[in-house]
Amino acid sequence: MDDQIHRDLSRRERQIMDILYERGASSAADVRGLLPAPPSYSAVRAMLRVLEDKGHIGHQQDGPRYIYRPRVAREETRRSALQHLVRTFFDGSRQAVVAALLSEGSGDLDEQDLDRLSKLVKATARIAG
Amino acid sequence: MDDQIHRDLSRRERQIMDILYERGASSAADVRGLLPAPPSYSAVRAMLRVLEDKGHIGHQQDGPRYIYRPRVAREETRRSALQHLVRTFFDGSRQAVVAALLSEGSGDLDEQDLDRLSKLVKATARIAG
DNA sequence: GTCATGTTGCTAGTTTTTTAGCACTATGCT
DNA sequence: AGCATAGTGCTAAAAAACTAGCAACATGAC
Repeated sequence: MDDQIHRDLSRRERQIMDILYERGASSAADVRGLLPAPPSYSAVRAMLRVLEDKGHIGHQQDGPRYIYRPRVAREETRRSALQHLVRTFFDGSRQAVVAALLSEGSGDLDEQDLDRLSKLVKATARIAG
Repeated sequence: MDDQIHRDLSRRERQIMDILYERGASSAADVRGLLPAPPSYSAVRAMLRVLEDKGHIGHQQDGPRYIYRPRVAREETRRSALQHLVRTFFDGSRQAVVAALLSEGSGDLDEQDLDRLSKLVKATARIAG
């Protein structure tokens, strides 16, 4: 129902969630190191506490420190993030997204990658057809 | 360099920018109608003014009212949005994104769409190869 | 054991965001 | 003209976000 977790986060909260989703799990110091224009260490910890209160993240103890990680599985969040992106920037066209992905500096996609993609499309076609 | 406009926006600002990017251009009333838990009309206008001050949007007069639109081209913003998504949720793998796009309820991709995609991949392969 | 280091918990403060309200102008209808 | 409606500009205030600092505790090196 109310997915779009991302949508209702404050600026810093969103930045932090992105870091946690990118890295999977991190200490407060890690997070701080990756934040743009990093605030004080205390500030970061305070924000992590808030995020935990809101239920967005959880922590586990690792020796003396806390390791934070998102409570909603990455697969779940990324689905809605992707949906949102498609709708906002690509008029809801998934094809257009694929086109953009292929076009933009496809330097790091070698022949094998493209072959795999091709197979993927074919496989989907079989199912759909 | 410092693209990532999105990253530094406040909660409401981001929501508004998303609306403007999705719809292309909108009046204050339109925007308000699409905001989650819409604030007062005045509030929306104030935020649009702030966004304009910051240079993120511009307006043109349409009869008695203002029509706002993003100042950075959609194509430009969506590129960085896509990059960010790929990095944050897909470990930088564009292939994984394509896979996700194809898999998730591919109901609205008919055979023709898939065929087009297939051609797209092949075309890219020719260039890369 | 002692000290330096790195961590958490908390509290208080500033700054930014977010909001509403009021005065004014333009438009269109009767 | 007179009135209702729908805009804008501006100001001030409430709410939320953001930040720093300090006390306390744990760990590891010496």
